[in-house]
This record gives sequence, C-alpha cells and structure tokens, in this order.
Amino acid sequence: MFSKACEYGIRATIHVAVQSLEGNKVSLKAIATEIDSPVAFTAKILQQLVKHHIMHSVMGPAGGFQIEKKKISEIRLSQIVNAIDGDAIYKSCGLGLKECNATKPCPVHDKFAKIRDDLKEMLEHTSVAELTVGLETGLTFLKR
Amino acid sequence: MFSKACEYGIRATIHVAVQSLEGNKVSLKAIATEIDSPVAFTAKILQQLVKHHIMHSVMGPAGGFQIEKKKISEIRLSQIVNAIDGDAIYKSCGLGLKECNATKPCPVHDKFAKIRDDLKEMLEHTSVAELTVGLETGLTFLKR
DNA sequence: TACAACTAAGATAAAAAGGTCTTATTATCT
DNA sequence: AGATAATAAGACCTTTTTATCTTAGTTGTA
Repeated sequence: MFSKACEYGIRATIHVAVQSLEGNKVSLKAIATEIDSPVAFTAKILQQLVKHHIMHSVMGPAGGFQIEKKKISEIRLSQIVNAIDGDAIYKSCGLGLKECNATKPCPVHDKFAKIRDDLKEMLEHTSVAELTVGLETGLTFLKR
Repeated sequence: MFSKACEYGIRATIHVAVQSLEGNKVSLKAIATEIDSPVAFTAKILQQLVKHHIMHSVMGPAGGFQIEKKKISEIRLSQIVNAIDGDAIYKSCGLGLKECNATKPCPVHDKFAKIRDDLKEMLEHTSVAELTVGLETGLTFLKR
C-alpha cells in the first residue's frame, strides 16, 4: 500500500510523538531501535519529515527529534504519507492508465475510486495523537 | 496499489475476455497493442495467467489467447491479482510489521483492516464479465 | 514435410526502490 | 577553545521490479 520509507516514517512519527508527550527528545538511534528500522535509512526519512514540518530536530549532544505537544493532535496520517509518498495514492489509476477520470474511465474506475476515497478519508481523519494512546497502554506495538 | 505486472494482467484479461465473447482468439502482439503494454513483458504475464488457468493459449498460426465464454462471468479480479501479486495485499500490515494481528496489532491495524477488507470484498465480487460491458459500449478504456 | 505464425522459457539489461557509508556541520558540555 | 555527540546531505551500493532479447518449441496449412 505504502512504500517502505512511508511505513518507517509513520512508525517513527508515532514513536516521537509518544516521547514528546512525556517531554523527551528522541535520538535517531533510539528511534531506529524502537521501531526496528535501518538506522541510516531512517535518518533520511526523518530529514524529510523535518523538511515537511512534521517534526523538528535539535543538533548536538542531548539533541534529537521532537514534536510540539500542540501539534501532535493536529498532525494527520495523510500529511506523513504526503510528505514521503506524495499524492499518487489518491490520484493514480488502479490499472495504471495515465489519463483515467470520470469522463474517460478505465473499467474499474468507479470501484477503485470508492476504495481510494475511503482510504483518503481515513488518513485525513486519523491524528497522530490518537495513535499514541494504544501504545502508552501497551495495546498496540511498533515492531515485530 | 498493485504491481505494474498485475495492472497489465488485469487489462490483458479484460481485453481477451471482450474478444473471446465475440469468438476470437487474440495474439500476444494484438493484446500488447490494445492495452498499450511492452510486448515481451506482457508475454510473461500472460504465461502466468495461463498457468493459473485464468485463460488458455493456442500455439501455431491463428493461435492466440482466449477465455472460455462460460468462465468469463466466473473469473473474479481477485483471482488475477492473486495469480500475479499473491495475497500480500490482503494480509500485510499497513505499517510493515511482520506480526500484526488482532491480538498484537499496530496502531493503525483496525483502520487499515477495514480498507483492506473492503478492497478484498470488491475484488472478490467483481467479475471480468461485468468489466467487459463498458468497453463494448465505448464507455470505458484500456489505454491512455 | 517444410514453412510461417505463433507461444514458451529463460538469460540478460535497465530502472526504481531500499538501504549504507562517508564527510560535513552544528551545538553543547567541560 | 576543544572534544564530543548529535544531525544533514549526498554519494554510493544492493535488491527488486520492470522490461528486453534470444533461442527453442508448437502447430496449422500449403
């Protein structure tokens, strides 16, 4: 569904959010350990997220990644996906046609449009904040 | 959503179905032209579809690919997707976790499960036959 | 039976995605 | 100020996906 980069990006953001709620910054290494991702690759993805203002980073010792508490309930999954994978997921045709739209649709256009719209809706309505809840209570997990 | 191979596979199957309904076989070359796909790559995909009994091929002059009329209304999109991409789409975790299930879910497990189930449902209920209808009447397209 | 028109299959190549490594830069603590 | 611990950035490598090429095999028809 998403690229690997995007999957890591979402997981990383959720983890940073959890820690930020407790007032902590998180180092690159800690994030990679916690979400079980390759360190160097994760670094790149985090840079993208910083560039897109989803989180910010502090350099130097005792530095790390953090999200403003206020922002945690504002950030939507859709923003993360957009930052990393772009908007192809919403726009692209299910059968790979370049020009596929309501006036010149592929045979599955309508059926796919519904699924995609549901997905979009879900991503736009899901905040990072609500995803942190289960983690704090040990009901959900970010690795294995 | 699907691999390129799978997209070509679906398009090819629909085109072969349309022709089969009119009693024609379709050559590899004709299929590739009609769905605007690379010939050699399409050949491989068609071989997979034949192997999975979604269509059959006849060698020699005046040969080509064909689907039994009876079968056209029986084949579901899900069978084509399964033949080429396997069942990863239904099973895999939205965040890429290897073990992600109801008892040990990732934070977005439930939300993704719903989307995936809808997709699965749609694929399993959509027959190739119904996708041929729009093509015959010029309402839908397989290229551009 | 030989030729033409086609598919079958596997080796190879190119492109994209995934992942690593190195060097530079920044900030803090001593 | 200097050592250190962190991020930033981009070059580089690896794997997977996508696509091509080549050779072999099949079959209907003249």
